[in-house]
Amino acid sequence: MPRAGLDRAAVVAAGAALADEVGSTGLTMGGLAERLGVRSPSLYKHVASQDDLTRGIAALALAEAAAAVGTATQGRAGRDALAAAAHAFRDFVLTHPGRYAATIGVEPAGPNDPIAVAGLGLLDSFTAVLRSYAVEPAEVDHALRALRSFLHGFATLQSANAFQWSADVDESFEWLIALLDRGLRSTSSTQ
Amino acid sequence: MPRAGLDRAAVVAAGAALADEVGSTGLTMGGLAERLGVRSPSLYKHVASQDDLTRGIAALALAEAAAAVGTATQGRAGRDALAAAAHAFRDFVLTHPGRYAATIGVEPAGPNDPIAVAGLGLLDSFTAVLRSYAVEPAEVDHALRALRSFLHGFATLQSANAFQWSADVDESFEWLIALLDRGLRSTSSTQ
DNA sequence: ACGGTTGGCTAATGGCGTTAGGTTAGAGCT
DNA sequence: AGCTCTAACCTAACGCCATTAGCCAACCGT
Repeated sequence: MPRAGLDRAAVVAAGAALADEVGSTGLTMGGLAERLGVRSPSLYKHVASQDDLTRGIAALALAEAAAAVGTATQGRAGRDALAAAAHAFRDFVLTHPGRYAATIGVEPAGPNDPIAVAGLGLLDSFTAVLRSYAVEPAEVDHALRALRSFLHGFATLQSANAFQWSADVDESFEWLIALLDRGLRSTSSTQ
Repeated sequence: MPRAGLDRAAVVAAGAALADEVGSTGLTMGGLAERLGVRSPSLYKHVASQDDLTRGIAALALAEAAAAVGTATQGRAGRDALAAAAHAFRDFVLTHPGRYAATIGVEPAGPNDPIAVAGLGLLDSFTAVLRSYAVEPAEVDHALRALRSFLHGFATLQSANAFQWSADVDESFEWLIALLDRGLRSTSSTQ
């Protein structure tokens, strides 16, 4: 009988793909094993536990999101960069909902945890967007959190079908980007 | 042997309280039964399934959030109302994380589903905030979604400890409110 | 007092994550 | 080519969880 020849990266990648299909809560060790042509206990040679698998998926998703946002904003500045980043992030969440869902609720175990470094990478991608706005250094952290909250909130809610009412969702997203752009352009103007 | 004397409301309320303690994913029928001094199969006399329990918790949480936001904004207008609503919402999510987590991922089964009506109630509370801003009627839906995205995103991320870096989180929240206030005050000013 | 409803129970099923322990494929060396 | 040893895979089994079936006792109205 030939071997499947798996390693941790392959298992995590397949888990991420499966999570995107069946949802992060629907991801099961048995289902993933079947998908890989293997019995579920075999997965434990590559992954310590289901939680460990989820952490791997989360790190992968954060790195992918950071890359998507990073490349989307290259060569752009100001509102262009903001819009590109916002769209890249939302598209990533909508096309990879299971992956992204794995990132919420995981806590990095330390500064060297792949989750922590991938998270910082995503942060860097957003920081690059802010660089072309004249945000006070003392306010960069606040702006970063605002940006992250906006995008995370919108993408998550849309992905969960929480916007079921009349208006066009894409239009709302553009409106939200305009709101952010206005707000970032005039920081520290209100007490 | 005396009876526990439960009903659906008591089970749902206890489930919400337990979810706040152990997290929405840590909520188990066995754990809830033990908490109520009952065996797990007994819960099925009051609740159809764990999913049904979660839906009940979600409806409760949405109604409570709507009430919290609604009462916080009474007698206030403009930025005062916005800040009060934002704080009330975030406080609710932070003090009742399990409850609130139950609301994401549930889809109302129809227009009469308690989840749907509670969701509309929360929406109404936010709409009241917007009333004191001069938002174009055509843009109210967009503003509503932006507000909801902001608050959901920030509260969820803070609740998940996603803001671990230096700056003070409360300060960031104030900054975010200021950003929203500015943005809402000057709608349709940018193309 | 009594009869039905209703809320609790025990027992059992099936699916899940996970562990223990055995077996063999296949890489690497001689 | 043959030998060896690592590690990738397996089966068997445990415990936890949600859920169902079916029984019994407590309360409510008459």
